[in-house]
Amino acid sequence: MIPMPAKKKVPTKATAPKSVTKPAVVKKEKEEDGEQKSGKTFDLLRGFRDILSDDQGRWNLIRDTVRSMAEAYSFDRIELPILERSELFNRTIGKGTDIVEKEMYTFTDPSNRSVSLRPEATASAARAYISHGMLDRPQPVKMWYTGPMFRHDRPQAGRYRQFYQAGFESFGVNEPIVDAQLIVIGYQILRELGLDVKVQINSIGTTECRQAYLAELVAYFRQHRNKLSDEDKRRLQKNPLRILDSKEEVTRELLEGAPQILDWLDDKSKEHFMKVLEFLEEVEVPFVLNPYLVRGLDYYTHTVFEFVLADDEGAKAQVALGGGGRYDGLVELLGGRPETPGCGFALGIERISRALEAKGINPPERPQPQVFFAQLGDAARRIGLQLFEDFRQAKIPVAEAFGKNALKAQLDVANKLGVQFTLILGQKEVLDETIIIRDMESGAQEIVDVKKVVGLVKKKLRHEEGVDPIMQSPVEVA
RNA sequence: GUGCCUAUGGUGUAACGGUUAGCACAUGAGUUUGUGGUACUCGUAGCGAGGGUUCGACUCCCUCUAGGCACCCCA
Repeated sequence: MIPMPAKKKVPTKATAPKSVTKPAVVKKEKEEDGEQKSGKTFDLLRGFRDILSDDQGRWNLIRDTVRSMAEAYSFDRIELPILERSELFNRTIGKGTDIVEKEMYTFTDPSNRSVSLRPEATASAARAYISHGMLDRPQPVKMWYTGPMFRHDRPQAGRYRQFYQAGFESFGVNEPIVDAQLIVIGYQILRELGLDVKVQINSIGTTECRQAYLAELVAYFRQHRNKLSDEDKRRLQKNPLRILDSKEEVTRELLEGAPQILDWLDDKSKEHFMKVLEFLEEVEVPFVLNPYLVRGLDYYTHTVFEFVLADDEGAKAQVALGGGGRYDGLVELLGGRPETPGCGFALGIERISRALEAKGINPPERPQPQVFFAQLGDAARRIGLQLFEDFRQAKIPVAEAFGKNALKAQLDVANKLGVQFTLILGQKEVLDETIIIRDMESGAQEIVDVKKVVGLVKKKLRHEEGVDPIMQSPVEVA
């Protein structure tokens, strides 16, 4: 960088002709362009945010846990595109759902095609299953993914327009044990993270028995139509299943006398569901049968479930940390082989991170350096640059403060960082090919051969810690 | 998408229809030459944006934007 002169006042040209109208015109044009005025900072789009290092420790923890669980259960990683044809989501999630109707980022791309930012990834996973002929692989085909999803919803705590999910999908097998295993995986991920969760579970059967049930449910509420709120009347019209999780007092009372979906399941569905529950009991996953649990996507069949914080259970506004279910019609709906079963779930990373934060779980983003490098003069900097590389290869993180020149200021930073050792390299040391190792706690210094410093520091660190903390591999990002 | 609440330097905050908008933390430079934790000095940096009411607005009103909460919905 070329050093810039300190702020200088630009001499005002007294003779400069005053132009009153011109700047105003320029400004106007800019505004019409929809650009932010120069000099103004850019605001984030509503519901979008930067995830800073404060959160990265938790995010890493979550991603690492997800990844190791995925590997332990032999799920294969899949990267799915963020943009898909709109039709993919319209067909699967359902045209009448809020997600498709008002929350999707849908636009026409330059080739005049309607595309959408994915609001979730299950549909994409099913699409991938079909388009790569995965039905010719041994079933089930198990995959997992993580990445951003987009929904134009009104932002709220734990709810953003760009949010991250980690999901697991299993295609090709309709055994209840598949459902159970997925639930176990989700449950164990959350548990391993230190969260006390319960599984809310229900079965909504096949499309056929659900239709029969819905007719009955609507008929029941029709009798009490005058007691219902406008909102619930609307639901009765549009999506009667949703009336089950109405928060309206009257409706909740009415629900007690309402027909229950479990009574309308056909024998096979019932048996499937009972087996899932039995498996869960067997592995001691705490679950609550919630006959009012329905989920917002049309493709679900049979088992549906959500992971809810246990201490949230009584709370009115309990947020699910994740949820999922079986979707036996999904592959067929997308033109794949008829009757291909599938089951999966997704976890909301922000919500989990929030829950961890509430519990005071906040691991550091990366191991804090125990060594600081202080430099004096250009010659020292040149050698220092190489030294950093030597330490890096020895897997010892080293901090610095290149913005400071005074040794005093550098030691100040070292102190604030809480490092154990500071390496001091000045002009004198450069000439002697030595370097000073300063023990920050005792203040003791020794002058050592610069060529041996890496080994010496390594030894010292080992000695201090007993175990070797620096050999830990850096935290992997999923 | 609906309703309610909120908005002051990077962070947390104070005040007032008229003051150089105060404080703390953080940050930068320094308290003589190459040695940290304390102390001191000085500096950088703010009324979310745009309109109105008013002699005068950070303060009152409106709109927008953003955040929070509830609803809707959902991860």
